Amino acid sequence: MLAPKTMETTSADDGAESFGPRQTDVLQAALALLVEGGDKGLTTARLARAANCSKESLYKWFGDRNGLLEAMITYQASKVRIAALPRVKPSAEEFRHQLAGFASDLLTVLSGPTSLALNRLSIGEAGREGAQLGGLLIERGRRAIENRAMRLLDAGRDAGLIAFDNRDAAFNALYGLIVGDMHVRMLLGDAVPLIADASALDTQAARAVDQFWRLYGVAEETNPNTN
Amino acid sequence: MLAPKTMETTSADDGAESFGPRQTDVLQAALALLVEGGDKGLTTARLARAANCSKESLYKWFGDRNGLLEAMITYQASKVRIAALPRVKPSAEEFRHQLAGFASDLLTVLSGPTSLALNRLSIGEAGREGAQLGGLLIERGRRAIENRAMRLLDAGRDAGLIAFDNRDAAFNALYGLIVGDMHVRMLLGDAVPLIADASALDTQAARAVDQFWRLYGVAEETNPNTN
DNA sequence: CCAAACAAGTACCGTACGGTACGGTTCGGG
DNA sequence: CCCGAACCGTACCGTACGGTACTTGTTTGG
Repeated sequence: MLAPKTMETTSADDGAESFGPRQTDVLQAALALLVEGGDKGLTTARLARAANCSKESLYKWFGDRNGLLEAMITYQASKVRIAALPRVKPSAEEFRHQLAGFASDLLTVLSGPTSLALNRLSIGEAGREGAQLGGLLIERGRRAIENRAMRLLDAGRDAGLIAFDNRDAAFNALYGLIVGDMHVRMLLGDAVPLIADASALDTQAARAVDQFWRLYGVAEETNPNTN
Repeated sequence: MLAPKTMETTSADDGAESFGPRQTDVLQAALALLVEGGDKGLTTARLARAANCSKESLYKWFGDRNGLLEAMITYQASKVRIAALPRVKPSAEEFRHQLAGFASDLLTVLSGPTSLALNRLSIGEAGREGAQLGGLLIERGRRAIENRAMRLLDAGRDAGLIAFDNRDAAFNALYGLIVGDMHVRMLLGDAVPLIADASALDTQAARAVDQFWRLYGVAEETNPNTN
């Protein structure tokens, strides 16, 4: 620490912080090591060997092991950018389809090995003093999901398809119905059957969307819910 | 490893495995260290100093660092045993009250510092080969929650208050509506406002129960849901 | 009253990690 | 052709951890 700090590849405030191709390869190798062996599997020596680079270069590029971990989170988050909404005023079927797509994407992302590994890393490091990885993961990963969901909810309300007073509560219900406790179970290493194959995953997504629709949908036979 | 293995305090299969008072104190100190400093804060030397015992005794009692961690999980799980159901055929209000109590208890337990620390520990160790802590935590911790919820659901159905085809799906919805993504956020170190004080927690619990009731409740004006 | 078990405290050992330093090599620009 | 920058590979250093051994009380049962 307290190195000369060229501050060009490790600047944390730069949103569009893009790594060179060499650093990208190194980050990819680091993610592979992390997925395979967890936190303790990712050592600087192993990474240098796996990525065919020197430890000195690692410290020059990322400054610190923590800087490397932060770069991994940022890099991975930049790789799974979620697509924006296609339209602004969807029909009921379109909207339900968008909800189902969101649910399916969410489950797919959360169950991905890289996402699980990074979440395990950040969670394992949380609870201490340093502990900025968790905040970074929330900011870079969860933020995108929340934004997409919020835009989705707004679009549905603007189209008169759903109704809610508390948008955060609606998001919480949508997220909870989709994910349940499967995320934590997967983080703990449990093999969740609903995530194993794509068909079960889509079934779970469809049921969650159906339940959310019953809670917040504005239909003709039921009263407009205001929760 | 491969010590003489007296196998009386570290036997993993014994469900009623109870530690002596000395071991209990040690486990309490270990939990305190874990809560304070996370995984890396709990070292054998520090624990020995904090608990006024010798490292040798630690290894004699728990065999191994992993054995100590397993004992901590088992001990903590035995301390937060959840109360059983008071009745078998509740009225509607009683049942809703029981649901609210379950929701409140669930949020209280999950947001507890010891629970968070143990979950962080198990999650951080998951993804490797050894990795039996996650399974142990699921078995000792989540199992109890799931059992209570399942008995609750069965009681509600037997009383004609709720209806469901897929009990696992109903549990997933109940759990998801109550917890949402707050557990993972707390595990990541985020300060979740809905958990900060008891009133916000109860509000969240009440809304979740309300939503669950709208999904699965058998009321007079709405159709009996069969999802 | 004594011996055997038990446990605290400390010292110790091997290892593995984060981080640094250095020599050799490649490569692009002048 | 040369120079300097970047970088690989490796060796090295200090530290901190898990686990073991040993010494000194202290309890306890016969």
